[in-house]
Amino acid sequence: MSAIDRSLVACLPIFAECSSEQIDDILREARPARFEKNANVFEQGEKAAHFYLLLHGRIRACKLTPAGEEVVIRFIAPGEMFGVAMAIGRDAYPATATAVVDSLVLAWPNSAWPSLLARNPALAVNTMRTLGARLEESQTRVIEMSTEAVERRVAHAILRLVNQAGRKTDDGVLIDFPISRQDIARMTGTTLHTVSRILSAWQTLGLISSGRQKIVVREPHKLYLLAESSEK
Amino acid sequence: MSAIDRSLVACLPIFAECSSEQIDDILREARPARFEKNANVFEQGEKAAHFYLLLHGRIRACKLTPAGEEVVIRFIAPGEMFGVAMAIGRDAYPATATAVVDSLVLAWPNSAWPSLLARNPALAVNTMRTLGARLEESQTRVIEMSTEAVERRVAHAILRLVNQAGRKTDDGVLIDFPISRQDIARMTGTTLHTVSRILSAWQTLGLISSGRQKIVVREPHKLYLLAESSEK
DNA sequence: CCGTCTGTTTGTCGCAGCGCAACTTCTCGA
DNA sequence: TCGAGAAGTTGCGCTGCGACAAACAGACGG
Repeated sequence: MSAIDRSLVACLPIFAECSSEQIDDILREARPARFEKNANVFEQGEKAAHFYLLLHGRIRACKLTPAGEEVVIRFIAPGEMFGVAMAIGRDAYPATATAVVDSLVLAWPNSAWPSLLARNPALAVNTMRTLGARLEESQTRVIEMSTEAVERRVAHAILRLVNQAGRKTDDGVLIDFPISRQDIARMTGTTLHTVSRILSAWQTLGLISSGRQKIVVREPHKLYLLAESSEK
Repeated sequence: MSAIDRSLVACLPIFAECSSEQIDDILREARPARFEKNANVFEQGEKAAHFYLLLHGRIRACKLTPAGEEVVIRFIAPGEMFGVAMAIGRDAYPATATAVVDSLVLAWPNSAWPSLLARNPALAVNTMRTLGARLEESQTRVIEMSTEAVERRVAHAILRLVNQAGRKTDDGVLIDFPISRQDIARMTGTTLHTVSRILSAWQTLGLISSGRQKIVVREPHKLYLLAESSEK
């Protein structure tokens, strides 16, 4: 692990309140691993052997329904922990994690978790916060799915992606990893047909411009209005 | 707090791995409080001052959307912690908690949380498990909302209620607290009209029998088949 | 014992969005 | 350079579910 990564990791929220020595102590037990685009870091149902921190790249967490449909739970950004089955008392991964671009992760063996926790009480506090944040996000999605129309849900999903992975360009804000209409459909509980229609309409209106696996939001503010206001 | 409550609390999962002395130590800082039917324990957005353990009764956790609609997040059973905003680093309650029957709770001041955690490392582990379980439940709901038709969602919701609050009677399994069609609609993201139609149909088929704020599941197995099988 | 209120039932109607299918376009590997 | 497959677009018909409306029943207070 390079010195650059080292100092980058030190300021992550998950390590807040940990001393420099503690962080070194924690990192010593981890090993880096590389996953190329479209490779799975782990699969749903697989026995959990490691937990992970994403250093570079982007990971998609997906769940398979009993009927065989896939639902996108979230996209993981650099700096986030994932695959923390151990922390929540599971012995299998509850979802499949797939690299959507070439990615670099740190992997800890599950067996390291209890001792890390014992030596770093702040880690427990920070992990609870992370879980709490994810719980809130998930509940927000339940509420959206319950009460909002498809077009709004798509708008919210895209704004969330912009917040998480937006990169300014001269045209607007680019979502900085390859994402298909199918992905957005699986995030919003609709079909790729409907997403395609909606995005086409927005493109005509000049709100966005999009291509194959690529979305640029030209007018984030207008999209926000669309997502929030009650008018049609 | 009575001796009966005392021994009841001692075997809760949230206190797993805590010694008897530790539990006494934890309980010493809590105070009991009573809430009568339809009273709010706390409201969404209110500054969080306490966290709670439900001893007896039933609490409904509800979220209000920006548009003013209510969504039922979950029903809290005796033995569950709730209002743990402090643990996840929030300073306001993210939902409204309402007693659906006369209820008895234990309340800790928020200020007690850090020291409790410091003195009882197992509490952190158990809290993470609880949060993890809620996260999975919430994600399951997202998946259901994304992929399943209304009738199935209602079936799942009722089966969940049966698991959580079912009481055997000679007619079948009674959901042991007053619950309206409106509540079920707010759990499944539909309207009370649709819920009413579905329950009426099930009643005709003999799957359930229901009345005002009351549901008895006569044929849990058949309802389960309805919820899981792919056929209509 | 009666009036009122809340929760429930039932019917009709319209439309959003899904399934299906055909077609186009882009990408990538051989 | 070309072919195959993946990703996206678009039209059409059908239906499930929400909106609105109206009546009904059980609970509760006076």
